[in-house]
Amino acid sequence: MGSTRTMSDSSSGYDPSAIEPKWQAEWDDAEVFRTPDSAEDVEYVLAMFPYTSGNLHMGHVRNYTITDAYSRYRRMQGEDVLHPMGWDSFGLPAENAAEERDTSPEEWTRKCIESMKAQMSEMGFGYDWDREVTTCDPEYYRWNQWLFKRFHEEGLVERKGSEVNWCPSCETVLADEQVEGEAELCWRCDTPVTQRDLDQWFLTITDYADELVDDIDELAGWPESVRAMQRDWIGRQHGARVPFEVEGYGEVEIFTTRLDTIHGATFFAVAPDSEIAQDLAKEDEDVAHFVEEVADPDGDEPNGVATDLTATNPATGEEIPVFVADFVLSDVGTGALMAVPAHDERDHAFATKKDVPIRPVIRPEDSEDDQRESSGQASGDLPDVEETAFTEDGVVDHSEVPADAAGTGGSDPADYDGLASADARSALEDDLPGAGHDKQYRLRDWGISRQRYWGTPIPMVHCEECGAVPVPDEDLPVELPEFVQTTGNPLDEVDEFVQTTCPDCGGPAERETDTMDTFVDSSWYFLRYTSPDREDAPFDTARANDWLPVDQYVGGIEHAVMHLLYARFVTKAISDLELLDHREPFQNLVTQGMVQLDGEKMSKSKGNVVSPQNIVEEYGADTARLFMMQAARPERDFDWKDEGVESSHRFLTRLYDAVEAHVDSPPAGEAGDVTDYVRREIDRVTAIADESYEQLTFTEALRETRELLSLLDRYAEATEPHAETVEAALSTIVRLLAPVAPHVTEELWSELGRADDQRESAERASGETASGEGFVAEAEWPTADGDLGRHQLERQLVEDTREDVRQIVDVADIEDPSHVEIAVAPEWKFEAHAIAREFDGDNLVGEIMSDERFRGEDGAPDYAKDLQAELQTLTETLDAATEAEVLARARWLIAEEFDAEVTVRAGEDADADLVRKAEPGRPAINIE
RNA sequence: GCGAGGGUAGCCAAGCCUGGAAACGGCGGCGGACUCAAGAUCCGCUCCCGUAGGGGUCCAAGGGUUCAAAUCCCUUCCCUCGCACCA
Repeated sequence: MGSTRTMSDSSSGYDPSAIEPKWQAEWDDAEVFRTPDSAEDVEYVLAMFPYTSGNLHMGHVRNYTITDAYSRYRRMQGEDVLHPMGWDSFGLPAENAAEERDTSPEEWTRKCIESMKAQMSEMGFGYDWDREVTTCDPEYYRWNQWLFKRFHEEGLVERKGSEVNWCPSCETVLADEQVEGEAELCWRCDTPVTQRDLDQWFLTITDYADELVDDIDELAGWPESVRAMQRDWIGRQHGARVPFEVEGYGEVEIFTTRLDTIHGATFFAVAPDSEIAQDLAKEDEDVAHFVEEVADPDGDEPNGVATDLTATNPATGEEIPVFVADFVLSDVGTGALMAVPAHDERDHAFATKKDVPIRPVIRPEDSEDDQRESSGQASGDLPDVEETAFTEDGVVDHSEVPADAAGTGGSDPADYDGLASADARSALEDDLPGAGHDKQYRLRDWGISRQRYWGTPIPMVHCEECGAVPVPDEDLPVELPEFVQTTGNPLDEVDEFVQTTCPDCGGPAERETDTMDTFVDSSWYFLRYTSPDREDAPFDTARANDWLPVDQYVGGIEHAVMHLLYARFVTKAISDLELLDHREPFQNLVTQGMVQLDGEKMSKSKGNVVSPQNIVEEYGADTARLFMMQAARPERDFDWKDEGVESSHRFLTRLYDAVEAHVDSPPAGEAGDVTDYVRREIDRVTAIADESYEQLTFTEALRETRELLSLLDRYAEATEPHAETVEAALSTIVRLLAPVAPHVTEELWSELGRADDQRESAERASGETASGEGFVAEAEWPTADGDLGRHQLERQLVEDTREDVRQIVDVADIEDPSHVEIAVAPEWKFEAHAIAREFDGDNLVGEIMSDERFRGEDGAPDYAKDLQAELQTLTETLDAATEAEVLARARWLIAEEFDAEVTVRAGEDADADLVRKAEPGRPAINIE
């Protein structure tokens, strides 16, 4: 930050460093943010809890300001709000830090929590700290273990030996979700991931794959991008499973999504690590060479080798060659596939390379638009697949399937001719022997074993006699032993931990030394907040049923797949344990955008980090919060700008000074037109601000409070203001701003209260909420008189009229206007306008002129013709009397601006020549 | 390649769902008020033309629907993110 502190006017008494700690302590003492267990139907507002790195960065501050502002808003509306916070406190970085600093992960983590908690308090975030949840506490992680056991009982836990992702730097395995990009880098440390074969514990999330993908449709409160990412990740595909007879190997099943193309399947392929390929490699040198030397599953080119085998295409009865090919992956589908070069790009490339026949069996769908287009192929013909495959759905056409291929496969290929692809698929599924509908998923089971110390011990014991045996519930939690420095997994080094007895047979046994992926911790923490102290259950079912789902969840997009998918899965699994009625944890989700500097992500390595602590010291937490909420709506990225921060700070200073000045020496003016205008404006601002908070956008609300404060300046310039009106305006601004800038508004609220007390209560406008009663954090949210649409019409009329006056003065080059006369259109024009808006016949002029209300009016036929011409474009207007009132209230604005006398007349009272030009929404103007 | 989200005046950015104002707001720029002056604050202007509120052109490009399009539909181009030899 700059070294010159010119921001705060030295004459201002606004001193965040004094105000902010004071109110933080007051809130604390008064337990403003506590949510009693007895609260019903709470509004659950939640930010993703932080990993305990020791420092809040700007991303955190933004995230937590959003939920804090929203929950404060809800609280002011009288809702019971649950806004808890906790610590995602297990994980490898704590072990690394412990190593570097010669301490233990536990000690390090506790320090981090302490420091982050202090930083959160400094920011003024209002959390119910009675509900704090810390995942590295045995009181928390025992429930990870307990849930693991319940899942185990339900068959949701498996121990599988498998090839797993291994990060050599973190010395642990990673879930598929934690390996990023084509380069396969560790999500934490960007080290290239290698493969290892290990026995691992898995949660069978795939059991819920269908429900997880189907329920995405119901998550209407989630961003489309996150929903799409989850769908992609689960990657469900509908298709068919079909057995092919392979000589010597019996039936080998393939999976295909394009069963309609089966008559064009001209070869068969198996993965290099398939049983068949491994088997053949023993005999066949070519195959062995390919499998050992050539096969490159990561390469771009499809490679393969012919075998001596053939497979029988069950649709045509043909014998087709079998290849071992590296583009066939053993963990996708069944690890074997039928290849249709005519209708699949990759199969086409391979067939061309290996000189396998390419036979089209699908033609483009007949459609009038298509007739001559689509690369010159007339519809009704099979596509030219010499150069490239035709991969779209179309219509089955078996005219090129050799006649002699038919017969052995059962039905006649011609039977399917003319069917649309989708229909052919279901028909073939029914007809082909052994075939059936099948689904495939990209989603794999969730490997949760980590060979690290700082995590939840997996509550299993390995007994030579009994195998893997769960630790009995009464022995939970299995607590972590003291940390030892070592390479590899520290738990393996602690004999007292490892050596145990088998719960089943009592014989010697060894504890499982793997700990759980930390995503297990965060997959249910939002449930624990409902009853963090329960010692007999992970959470209180009745309360969780009442309080869940989370109404508004806010966090980073980086959790779009992992955390959010795991949490959804665990919620469903817990629901099936009958511990919870809900099956989805988060109703509305906002993924907040990044805080950037010059369009770049802030990062330590780039050295472009703006530290929240510095900003708080320099400007105060309120300024930082206000700037962030004002700069952009939550889901968008935005640039950190010093100018913007300063501008926010100046605004708070001005507001502070305005309130102080008002309280010290209230103005003594009487109410009048100007006052009426200001009063109306208070309602308008309130209506707009409320909408903005409701939509969680904030920006409009904050802008309106700025404008209202400016208006008070103009008010004071125009006339001696009416004290209560000024106070109402200030009270409104303070309350509308309170969710975002809670400290300064708290201070000002109590100042306004002081002013209120000085006055006789009888003087107070009736129905007005008294300022300064209690905390602004608990004050009543302002409500607007009149609906938003009406307010906007009024504001529009004033803006348009002022604009017109300016234009006339400018265009007509009027030197020094002395008198501005404004004439509202006469009553009858408003009536005619209203008729026209409703009118749906042909002859509006006739309709109007036959109405005797208009017959005698000056200019009625012309106006009727005008209306007829604009018939379609007429929008709602105010009525004549309201228009006159609104303009009368706004008169002073024009008078101030041009230093001229301004009169506003109803149409009936104004000069006839002038009034002729007036229309509803557009008064006539004469300037002299 | 597939999927999602975008492209709005010098810059940032609202509006688009629910069609009807040259298009909110901020920054920057210009002019004015206040001031000894600077800063802060306030007012106005900031696509082009215009001596009474007018006219022209405009929301990536092109087409379409409509009385009317930044807004709805189609095509193309560009950007960002996610997935990707997935059968």
